[in-house]
Order: sequence, then C-alpha cells, then structure tokens
Amino acid sequence: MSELSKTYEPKNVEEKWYQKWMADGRFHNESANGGDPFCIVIPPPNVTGILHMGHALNNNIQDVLTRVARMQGKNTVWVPGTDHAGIATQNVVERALRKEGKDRDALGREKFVERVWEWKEEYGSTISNQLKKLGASCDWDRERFTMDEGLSEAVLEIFCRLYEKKLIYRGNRIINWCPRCQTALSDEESEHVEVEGALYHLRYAVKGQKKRIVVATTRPETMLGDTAVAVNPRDERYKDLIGQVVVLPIMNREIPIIADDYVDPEFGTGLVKITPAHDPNDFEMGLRHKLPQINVMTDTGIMNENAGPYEGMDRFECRKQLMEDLMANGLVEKVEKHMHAVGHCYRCDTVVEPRLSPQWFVKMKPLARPAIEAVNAGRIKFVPERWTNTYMNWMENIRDWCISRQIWWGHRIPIFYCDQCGHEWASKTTETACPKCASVNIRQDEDVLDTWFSSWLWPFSVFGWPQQNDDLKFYYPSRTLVTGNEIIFFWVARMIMSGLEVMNDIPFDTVYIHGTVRDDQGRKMSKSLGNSIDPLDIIEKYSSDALRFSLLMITATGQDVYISDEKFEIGRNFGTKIWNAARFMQMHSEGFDVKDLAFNKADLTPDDQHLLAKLNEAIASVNDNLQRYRFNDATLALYDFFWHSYCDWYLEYAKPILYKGTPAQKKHTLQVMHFVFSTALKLLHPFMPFLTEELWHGMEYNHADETIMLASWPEESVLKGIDPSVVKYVDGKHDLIRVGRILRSEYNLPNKQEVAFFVRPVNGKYAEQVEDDKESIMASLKAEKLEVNVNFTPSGAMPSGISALGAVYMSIEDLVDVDAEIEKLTKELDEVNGHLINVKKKLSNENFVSKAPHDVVAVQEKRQAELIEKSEKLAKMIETLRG
RNA sequence: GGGCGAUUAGCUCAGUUGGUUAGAGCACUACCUUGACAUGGUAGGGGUCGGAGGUUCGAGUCCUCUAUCGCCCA
Repeated sequence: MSELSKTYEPKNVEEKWYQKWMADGRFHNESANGGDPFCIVIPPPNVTGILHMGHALNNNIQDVLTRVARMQGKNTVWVPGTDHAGIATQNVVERALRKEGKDRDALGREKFVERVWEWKEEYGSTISNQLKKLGASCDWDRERFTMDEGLSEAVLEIFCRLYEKKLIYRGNRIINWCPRCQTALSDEESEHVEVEGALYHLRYAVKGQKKRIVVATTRPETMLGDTAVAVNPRDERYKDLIGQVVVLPIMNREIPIIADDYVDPEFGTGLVKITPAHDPNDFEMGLRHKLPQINVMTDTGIMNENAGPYEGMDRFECRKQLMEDLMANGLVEKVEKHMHAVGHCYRCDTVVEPRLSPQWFVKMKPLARPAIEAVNAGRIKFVPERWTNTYMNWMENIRDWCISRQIWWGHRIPIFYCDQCGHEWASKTTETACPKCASVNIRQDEDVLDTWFSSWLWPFSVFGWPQQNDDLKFYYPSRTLVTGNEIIFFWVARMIMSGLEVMNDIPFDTVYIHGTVRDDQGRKMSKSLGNSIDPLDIIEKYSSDALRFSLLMITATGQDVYISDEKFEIGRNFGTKIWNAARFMQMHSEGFDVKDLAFNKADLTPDDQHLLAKLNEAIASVNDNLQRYRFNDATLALYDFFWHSYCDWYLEYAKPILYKGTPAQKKHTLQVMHFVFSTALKLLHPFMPFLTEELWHGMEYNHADETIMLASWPEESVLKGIDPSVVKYVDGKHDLIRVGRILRSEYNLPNKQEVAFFVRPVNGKYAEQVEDDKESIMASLKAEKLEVNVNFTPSGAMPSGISALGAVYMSIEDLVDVDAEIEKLTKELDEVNGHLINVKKKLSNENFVSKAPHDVVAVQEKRQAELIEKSEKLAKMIETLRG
C-alpha cells in the first residue's frame, strides 16, 4: 500500500474525490435500475443564495441519509435545484441596473426579464457549487430550477386546474403591501416584529353635540380613510352613541358610529376607528356594515388624493404632520407608548402596509382538509413530533393564499382578458384571440406568481409532472423531507396539499425538522449582525469532513445549534486521530494482505472479542440513531468507538504484539484490526465521506468495492456470538489498568520507571484470565513484574486500589506514604459505605421490595453484595497499612 | 393574549419508556515531546440538575405553580 502522508491534507483530497465521484457518475440513478427506491428532494435554495450554516446543516443531514441509503443498496436519488426567488432576484438585478444608472421601467419588461436570465446564467450556480464543496451527493444530472420549462409547465397546469375548480380566484381584499418592493405579499411573507410604537388617542366630535369621543389607534394617518367608528354592542359606556354620527377631523367627513362584536371593549378606549381600505379587520367589518372603502395611499406608500392636505406626503411624514395638526387643534387626548407587532417585508424589511388591492388567491380550506387528514392518520409524520402542532394549528386556521406579485421575474399569471366582451379565462398557452368573441383585443394579466407557487410542486415537478414517466412513478413519493421550522408554512404544508391534490398521494412520509443555526450567543446568524460563520471559511480552515462531523455532533434532534469557530476543532481532531491510527496500522502491515481478513475465530483473544463487541455496539447505535434522526448520538457512537475503543484500548493492546509478537500473532491481530477498521470506516463514511474514501483507497480496501460510497452498509448481525463474559472480563481488565495507572500517578512515577504490581483477583477464573493476559497488562502499566495471586497479602505497606477484577498493589519500596495511603483508602471506604447505606435503606424498605420490578430489586441486591465485599476489603487493606 | 422550546460542570450541550455512583466536548490543573497522533497521552479538579410544591418505593426525567430567556402565531 502506498504510504500515507505524515499529516492529512484534506483540501486536495476532498477536491479529488468529489471530482472522481462525479466523473464516475456515482450520484446518479434512474428508475430503470429498479430496486428499492429512496428519494430525497432538496429544499431548493434561492438562486441568489450563498451557502450559510443553515444550508450546511440541512444538506449535511440529507447527504448522510442519502449516502446510507445508497450503501444499503437502495436505488437512491437526491434531487438538487434552486428556486427563482422572484422578489429577491428582481431586487438583485434592479440594484445592478441602478449602478448602471438604469431602472427596470426604462428597460421594459421583456428586456428586464432577459437581464435576469443573464444574471442567473452567470451567478445562479453559486450555491450549487458550494454544496459540492460540502460533499453533497446530489444527482446533479437531475438539477432543476423553478423557472425551467418543465417546472413552468407544472405551474401553468396546476394554476389552470385550480382555476377551473374555482379554487383560484381574483378578489379585492386587504393584502400585505410592501411599498418598497411594490408588490403584494402573502401573510407568511409579512414578518411580525415587536416594536415600540405609540397608541394615539384622538378626539372625534359627535355631530350635533358638544361632546367628543376618543378613539385609540396605532396608525393615525389611516384616519384620513376612516368611514366609521365602532363600539362593542355590549359596552354599556357607549350604548347611546350607536347610530350617531361623528365628524372626522381634517377631512370633515361625516361617518357613523356602528356596533360590532369584533370590538374589544378592553383595548384602548373601547372605541375603534374603522378604515376598511387599510386594515384586514376593518375591511371585514366594512363588508358587514356596507361601509365605503377609501384608500388614502399610493402603491409607494405616499398619501394620495384622498388624503386631503397630506397628498404627496410619505406615510410616516404624514403621521408626524397630522399629529402636529391635530395637536394644534386640541384633538389629541394623549399619546401612550405601545408595544405591538408590525409586519415587515421578509425580503427588504420595510414596514408592510395593509392595503386594499385586487389580487389572485388560492382558496385553501378545501386543499387543507386532506392534508390535515394525512398527518392525522399518520401517513406523514413530523420529527420531532411537536411540530405536528405547529402544522395543525396553521392548517386549521388557514387563510386564502395571495399568490399574485406585482413584479416581472416569475411565472406570469396565465389569465387572459378580452377587452371586447369582458371574458376572462385561463390558458396554458399564449392566447391570441378571445375564445368567446374571437376578438384579438385581449391581454394577459400583468402579475406573476408567488415563488412558492412553483416550489410547492417540487416533489413531483422535478420528475417532469405533468408529464407521466417512469421516474415519477418510481421515485414519488420521496421519503424524508429535511428542513428548518421556518418554512413549515411556506413550503412543507403547501407541498403536502399540492401532492395530495395533484398526485393523490403524500409527497414524503417523514418531515425532519432540524434546529436553527445560531451564533454562540444564541442570535440568528445574519449579515447585518456580522455574526455569521461562513461554511466555506470553515471548510478552508478545517475541512469539509470536519465541518460535517462537528455540525452533527453538536446538533441535538431539532434543537437550535449554537456555533462558534472552535467547535469545528472536534471534527478536525477526530479526522486526524483516525488518519494517524491508519498510519500506525500501515506501518505494521508490510507484507500483509488486506484481501485476507478471515481471521480464525478460535484465535480471538479477549481483547479481540471485546473490540468486535464494541464495533457491534457502534453499528447498532449508529443504525438505531439514524433511524430516529438522532444524528448527534450516531456521531457520538462513532467518535467513542474510534477514539476510545479502537485507539485508546485496542491499538495500545496491539502494540506489543505488532512490535514483538510472532508472525502468526501479528497476522491474526492485523486481520482483526483491518476487518474492524474497514467496517468502521464504512460506518463513518456518510458522516466523513472524503477522509473515509481516501483511507479506503490508501489502505487498499478497494479491492472488492471500488468506492466506499457503494460498499455494503454494516449491519449488526455480522458479529453476533461473542461471549459476554469475555467482554466483561476485558472491561474489568481496563478497570484494573486504570487503577494501576492511578497508583502510578499518585506517586508521580516517571513514565519510564518500571515497577512491580500485584493483583489479587476476586476469583480463580479472573486469576487465570489475568495470568494469561499478563504481557498485555504489564505493557499498559509499564510494569517490570506482575504477580497474580488470589491469596496475595502485602508484606509491608503498599499503595493499593480496588478494581473490578480484584485488588491491585504497587510495589515501591521505601517510597510509600502510609498516612496518605490510609487517608485515600479511608476516603474510598467512606464513599463505599455511603452507597451501601443507601442500598441497604432501599432493600429494607418493604415498599421498594414489593413494588419495584424484580430485576430492579435484583440489581440492588447484587450491588449490595459487591459493596459489602468492597467495603470489607478496604477495611482490611487499611488495617494492614496501620500494621 | 395563545402555543412551543430552553434553563444540568466555568462555557456549549447530551441525558430516549422515572430505577445503580448525572455524561461528553471545550476550558482548567499536574505530569508526559514514549517509534500512530501535542489537531496527542495519562491522571485530576469541577455540577444535586432555575425556584417552590406534588405524584411515586424511587424524580434531572411525570404533574401543578413560578421565574428568566428564545421562537412562532394573533
């Protein structure tokens, strides 16, 4: 085997293997290959996106699942792609235009869209390329983009279907309007941010009376569009007012005082101004009471002609001026500080303006019903389960989805209007004449669709729907959807609805929701805070494998992840450890044939068996934890096995054999080592794909499986049948070595100083086993001599300790600090007796004995016996020391 | 206002159906540059599990209340 370099150089290695995997088509699969399908669809990142830690975590998890499935021999496909991110992308290109001194209106729609496509061609593959650095084993031949021809067809198809079913309609309703992006947003795209605002108490005059009433509002400028004042009909205070008329200040408009149950008598003064064109609740109330709707703002957030003297003023400017004017007229009762949630555009953070506007909506209730049912029936499960509540809560209170956007980049709404006869229809193709009156005086709707209106089709549109084909049949539904909780509403819920509507089947059976990646102070990573850690920097500094392993190790199921740079040292150090273990093996493997790992079972030493049992445990743990999406436990099992079981114990055990053993012993030990190491590498591969592939080849394990990617996934059963009593003995042996080392360390013996040990095993069986194992124990203890004697009694004062196998004594003539020894043993005795009291208390408690399960009681009884024995031994040892 | 989550060692976090002596990594202390590895080894110090009450033979784990922090929804 070619010699492994002294230090691991991940950079070249990672680049090399990814290229090779791609060149060999290892990530690709198709339905024609048959077998057991395993499909994951990527949550498509924005085409404008750059990789952040959230992506790294998200895709890392998907890659682990994908790689495991592939090794298990499933027909595995992980479909990658990006979405066209309508508003975000348009913003990016507009910014670029501005730099050139241009704007989109001057350019015109067609030219602008061309520009966006150019931008996409140039920069759109950034995030995909970054995913490759992560090691993501996506089937890149299947990469999709939501504006692709195929996916666009899917969008048109479902739009027309839902339109025909009257599940898509146009309505003049209050929507969330972003004055900066100049488009409508869905409710989900308006992010509520708690801000300190004010509650303005305004005085309105009641017509024909001297008295004034006081209304409270957070947005005083909307009063210009007020068309009523409302009270709760049960509010005794204002009974007399109902039906009276109020004169709106400034505008001098006469508006009625109405009664409506919606009004909360507790809030503010119990009197609410009603502005149907600028507030969703007021809008509803306006419909109930047939109130006029007066829009006082333009689409850029400027006051319009309905705002009287404030026309042309910015909305916040107007608020200031208006308040000054009202104040001057004595129309302000008071202004209080007030915390409230204000909607902000999720793209540009501008304060959203609720605004009356004609938009397209999807009627959601009928789509939601089967989607609720599917989750209730357990056909789709959320992991962790608690997210089911979030999903259900939203679904059960679902509101219609505003899908039209007043931008140019996106799927244009396939609705046509005939200006001749007024006919309106949906069509998948570009229409040239009215199907009703044959007029050519027709036009298509100017708006485009919400980006999510294409990504909600993702699980089947990526396979070519509405075309029917074998891949679609084979891979749909996908298996696990891996995503963050922030897009349960945006995406997950909607995919379930579309899947059931279109495919008549769930889009995936499991939704794994991972945590949000935060900085070490718990803040969300964001550019503006400057606290984001760039995954690519981490890869540069520590390697992709280190990034991957560390991320999973610190990510508990569904909990948020707090990261800082140093955390990635875990993975780097782990990789180095494994690399060096491999180098060690290689140094001793000259002339050894790694093709021949069929060790003779009869020759298995206790340590061999112990190692095999630990490997078996690791395999079981990784498999079990993967199944339960407990990635941190899976990585911990791997870490513990490689580092402690393999390196700390077995490798140290093997050293004397490899340095001084017979050729037969050496061969046997190497067989065990290579068998275990190669199996463990496979188990590690999904988590650290690059290092494991490099070692797979470096150690020449590739004779049967050319790539570790396609090597067989380790299953527990391969190693059954190891005697548990032998495993227990080796655990005891480790304990004995530990006790011996403590003795050395207590007397500060220099590493090189060899010293004699005496062991008094608790039984003859252990005596035999220790005797047989003498060489190995002596090596671990740097002992010049090890005497095993069930009847050993120290001739004089000797440092000692108690191990699971029996008492251990260290011979260091003249150096013994008798008082210190007595103190140490007494301390231990006190501790043992403390435990003993507890156990005795338990066992003498009748309730415990009668009510606790038998095995629990049995454990306590056994423990009692052990503690008594230990206690007696310690007492005797102390006595001996006292002379 | 409603819902969810968190609160365990100096720090960041595990602790799965309640059952021995509550774990890990980092940091810290001492010793060790020994022929895999100082991105390392050996040994060590350090927590009674936010607070109060309850259920139970037994509670970090279940229940109630409470405090603080965070997220989502209104």
